[in-house]
Order: sequence, then structure tokens, then C-alpha cells
Amino acid sequence: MNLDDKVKIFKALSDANRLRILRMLQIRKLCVCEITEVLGLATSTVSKHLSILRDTGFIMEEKDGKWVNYLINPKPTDALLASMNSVMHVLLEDVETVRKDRLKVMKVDRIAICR
Amino acid sequence: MNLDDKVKIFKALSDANRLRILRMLQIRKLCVCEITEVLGLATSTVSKHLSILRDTGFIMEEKDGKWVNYLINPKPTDALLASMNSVMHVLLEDVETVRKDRLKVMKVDRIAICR
DNA sequence: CATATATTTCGTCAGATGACGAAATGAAAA
DNA sequence: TTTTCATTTCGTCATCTGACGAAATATATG
Repeated sequence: MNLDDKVKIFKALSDANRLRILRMLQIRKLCVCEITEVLGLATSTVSKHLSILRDTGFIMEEKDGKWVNYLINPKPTDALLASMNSVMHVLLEDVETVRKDRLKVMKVDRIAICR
Repeated sequence: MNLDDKVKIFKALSDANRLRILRMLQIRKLCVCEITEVLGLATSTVSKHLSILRDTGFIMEEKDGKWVNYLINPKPTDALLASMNSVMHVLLEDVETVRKDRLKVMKVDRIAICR
């Protein structure tokens, strides 16, 4: 594999909002509007972040009616991705913002939010 | 620790030249001119890369006469840094550019280069 | 089919990044 | 102390990034 492909993987993790998304998805699969609600960003911005995480192989998408669910990729092909998911788990545990996000994820309801 | 501090660590690794530097330093300590020679960049550019890696705690510097040697930080305080060094080891093994760099590092002689 | 809703794509903009050469700094040698 | 040489800092520039809103797309519902 190319060096630039490795760099791409680190670049995908070089953004606070993308790290927050990954930690949220480690709780459960979420649709775009739920993630948007928690992060407080424009939908288009969140969609872009998700495509970056998908293209690097961190997450996958699943169609669910009019929603698109995103979830952690259970079988990453690259060794870096595999180790990153567990690194993430340990590393972001004590981050205030991430803890709050996870509490919000518990309470978020897509039916109530997305209208 | 702050989320932005974690992001900083990933940002430090989000550059091909900085990854190459880290893998080179895993062989032995090197001065700026040796690194410059291998990467083929301007000295000022390499110096900037080294300061980013130093500020995030990946590497340290040691004065040695008119040279400044850089080396992998043997005692990283952050858990992310510690795990990254071993991740790096495994992950960049099969990258062509990195393999070539390491061969050059073996042959590089600061006395011959730096004048 | 027409409408409503969820998401993606596109165009734009401000700010960050990585490159360079020139000037400044600091330590060794003459 | 003057000169030399390794390195850092500074200023500039082209390109990348992440944000937004508007328009396009896709899918359920009336």
C-alpha cells in the first residue's frame, strides 16, 4: 500500500467532529440527522464528514427507508483501521465533549428530531 | 485532556514527510541535515516538521556540538503517543518509500553531507 | 403522480497547511 | 573576535480544509 493511503487514514482522524462521530457510532448505528443534532452542524457538513470516514473504511452505510444509517465497519481490511478503532476506545474516554456526546446519543430519537 | 489536543496528535501524523521522519528515527537519532538529505526538502521545511513532531511529544532533541540530533521520545506521557509508535512500526513496513528511506539512513554520513 | 422528508452534491468563502528562500540565531573553528 | 556552518524563524505563496446554504437526488407517503 501507498504512503499517501496511510496518510489519508490519519487525515480522516485529524478532525474533532470526525472523532466525535466515531465515538458516537461505537455506541450504536445512527442516521445523519441524529448525528447532525448532537454535533450541531449543518447537515451538508456532517454528510461530508461521513463520506470521508466511509471512503477511508472506518464506517459503512446501510439504507433504512428514507434514512441512511452509518455504523462502524466491523471488518476493516487495513490493519491500521483495525487497531485505530480500539485505540480510539481507550484514548477518547476522558474527553469531556465525547462523554457528553455519548449521553446525548442515548436520548436522541430520530422520529422526534428529523422534522 | 482536551479533544483538540488529541486531534493535534493525529494532525502531526497526517503528513507523508512526518511519517517518513518518524520511521527514520526508529533506526537511529539523526541531525536535521541528514533528514533533509534523505527527504530532499528545504532545511527550513524539515525544521518545521521536526518542531511539530517535538511539540506533540513524538520526538525529542539533543544538542551535539553544532548539530541538533532528533530522536524518538522514549517516554511519551500520552497513551496515544505510546501506542502510535508501535502502530507505526507495523503499519509502514510495506511502504516502498519508507523502505528506501531506511536504506538511505544506513548510508548517510553527516560529515560528508553537511558542507 | 405530487408532496414531504432525508441525504448528497455543488459553489463559495475564510482560515489552515506545507513548500520555499532570506534573514536571524547559536555554537565551533580559525 | 571574526568567520563558518547547522539550524530556526519569518514572510510569502499556492493549495487544502471545513464550514455554510442552495440546489439536486432519492425514497416514503398522501
